[in-house]
Amino acid sequence: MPRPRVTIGDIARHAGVSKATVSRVLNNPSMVTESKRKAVLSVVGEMRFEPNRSARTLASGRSMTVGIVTQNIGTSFYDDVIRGIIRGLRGTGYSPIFGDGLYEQDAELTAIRTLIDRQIDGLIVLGGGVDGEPLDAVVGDRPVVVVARDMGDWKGVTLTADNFEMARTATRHLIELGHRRIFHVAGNPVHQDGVRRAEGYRVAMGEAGIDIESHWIYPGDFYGESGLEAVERWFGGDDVPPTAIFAANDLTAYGVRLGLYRRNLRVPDDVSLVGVDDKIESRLQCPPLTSVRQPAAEMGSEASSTIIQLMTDRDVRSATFDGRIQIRQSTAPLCSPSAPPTPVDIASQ
Amino acid sequence: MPRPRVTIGDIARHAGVSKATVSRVLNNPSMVTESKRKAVLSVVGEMRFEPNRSARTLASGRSMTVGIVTQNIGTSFYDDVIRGIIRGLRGTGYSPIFGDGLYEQDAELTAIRTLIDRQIDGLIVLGGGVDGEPLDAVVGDRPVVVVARDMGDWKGVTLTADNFEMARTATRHLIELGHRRIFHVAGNPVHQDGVRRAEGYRVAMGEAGIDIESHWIYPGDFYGESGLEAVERWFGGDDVPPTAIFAANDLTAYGVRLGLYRRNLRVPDDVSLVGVDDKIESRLQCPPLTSVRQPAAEMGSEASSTIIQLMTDRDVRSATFDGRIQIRQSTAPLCSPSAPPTPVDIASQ
DNA sequence: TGGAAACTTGAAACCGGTTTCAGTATGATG
DNA sequence: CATCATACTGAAACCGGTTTCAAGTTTCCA
Repeated sequence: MPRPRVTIGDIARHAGVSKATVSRVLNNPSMVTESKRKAVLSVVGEMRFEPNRSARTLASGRSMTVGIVTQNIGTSFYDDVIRGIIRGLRGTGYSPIFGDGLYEQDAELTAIRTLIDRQIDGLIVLGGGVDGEPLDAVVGDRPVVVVARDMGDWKGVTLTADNFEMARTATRHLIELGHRRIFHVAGNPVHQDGVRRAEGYRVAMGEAGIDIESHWIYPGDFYGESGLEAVERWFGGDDVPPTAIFAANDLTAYGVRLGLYRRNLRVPDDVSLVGVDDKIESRLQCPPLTSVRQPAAEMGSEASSTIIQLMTDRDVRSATFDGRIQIRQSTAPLCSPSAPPTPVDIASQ
Repeated sequence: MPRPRVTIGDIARHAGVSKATVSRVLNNPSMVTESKRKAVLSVVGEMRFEPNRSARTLASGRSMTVGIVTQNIGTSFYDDVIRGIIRGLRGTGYSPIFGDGLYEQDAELTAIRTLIDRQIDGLIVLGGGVDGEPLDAVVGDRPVVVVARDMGDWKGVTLTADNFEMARTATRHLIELGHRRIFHVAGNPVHQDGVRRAEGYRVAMGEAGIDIESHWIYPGDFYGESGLEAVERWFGGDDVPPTAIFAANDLTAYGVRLGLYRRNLRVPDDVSLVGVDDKIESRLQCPPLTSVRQPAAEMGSEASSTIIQLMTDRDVRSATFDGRIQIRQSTAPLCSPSAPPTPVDIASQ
């Protein structure tokens, strides 16, 4: 029982017009007389006609599809961006396909190839680790937007959060609370994001006139374990430990929190803690984590309108987005050891 | 500068054979003489020929694509399943496309329609909330596998974790530690998963001869907030509170943990806590959360082989997978109130 | 050695749409 | 009323592959 697909020919016959006219009704309704248009539409409805996408793509050269590739689906940040993209694409005629990108070294390139093979009209690259050159090589002259990844001096269009500024904001928040011994668990140095955040931290500290010693920055990798390790390093030796820690992302902050917990150190009483990402789990941490949130949904919807502009040959420029700090109970004013812990932390600014 | 696509005709001409032969070399190499095959392949390589997928799909009726739809990408569980699917699909000639499924009430159905519109040969539904009937209606006679969602008495193929058994395991673990006042924050009653887990809890309690009072089960929704609410309810009134809590999933458990933290209750000293899912964040909680993990990757690779079997007309039966409990530091033997708190966990106030 | 069976191969039809092109009808203009 | 621009419309070409069909070769066996 092969599906008795309804084709454009069937519609044409039943409506008493030619295939061409049916096609026009579907694509350029204004070119067709009202009476014929109505007739065709009613037959389309009756017979539940759904045009074959492959035939359409083959004939027109456009697939009305944009590919989205992300190395690591599965973080709330990407989720929010994706949601934004989907929203932005709605009603435009384009629909999204997602690439798999999550398995090996050149995962993303493979994923991108798969998408291109699927005749996508445009590509949105979400985060990930592809460099500009191989990306260009694979993508050719198709429109591309890279989101949430700092591509250095790549010439394409990118939409990024201002990692430098977000880190500066986070660090400043701690400084304003009176902290000076603020340490940083850095992200993966392979990611520009991580590098930029470390820079933001450095600059904020410099602006406050605080000298950073080299061991104040622990080289992490964006995973929870590096937070744990940093705590061991900082609190396990003879050095004076920090009174506040800025972690390169929330997952790392969780690791830090666990390390402190294991050493019976209280947050924020003994140590204040800030992350970046504002994952959903962050507001459920003990205590709820102060974190800098990237405007994910906004970046997503911007990404979709940008890619559409590129696909329709308009030219577009890259943009940067600001993060907003969500102050919760993991940060508190530096108080002398004798002072009583702050109550529920109506944290200062 | 329109892309000068290389077509099968170009290859045929350069290799001195017909289009048909080129097509055969690409699809049924064994039908072609070695010499011609080599000639064709070398031209294919030289000219970097990549067959147009739409043309292929249109002509053959098969897209070699399987659609995967998931309501909520962005949880580690689904991530692992997806990874399993991708691995399983590798080398089979099929490649995955992901549906968007994450925005509104009928998000999934919309996503599924989009995928079908993209001519997928088979569909994997991951979790989500679609009922059997509308699913059948949309999908028609295409092969479908539903993963990680209990579909009641739906007649299609499903691969599910044994929610009942997982809940029973979790509850038993607490019972074996000596707990009797074990309360349960249930999941969304709309999801069979939640219902089954509550059943597993009830049965385990019954088997241990423990009578459950109705307020021991708090009607939650799988989100963190319901964990917080449950704690308020149980510890805020005059009733005797639980000594152990089984949360329907990890996120809920985080909520419970936060509620306990706010009331200065220690985990596991005052209350033991178990979740289900074993999210990545769980091993970074304070203290690391005991949780039942579903064999996500395994379910994923099983899903891919199942869908392939369905697409090649073999018939397959539904299967169930067992969870494994990951015991961490959020559960401990019930000890009399006078006993000293366990050392590792001088819980952060 | 003759003939059937098994391989190879290319021409042409086909998949289901879009788009070009030419023809007809209509309305406006002179 | 003749002329011409404009609006619709259908036939047919086309997008780039796959697949059928029949013809030409080989191979195999009696």
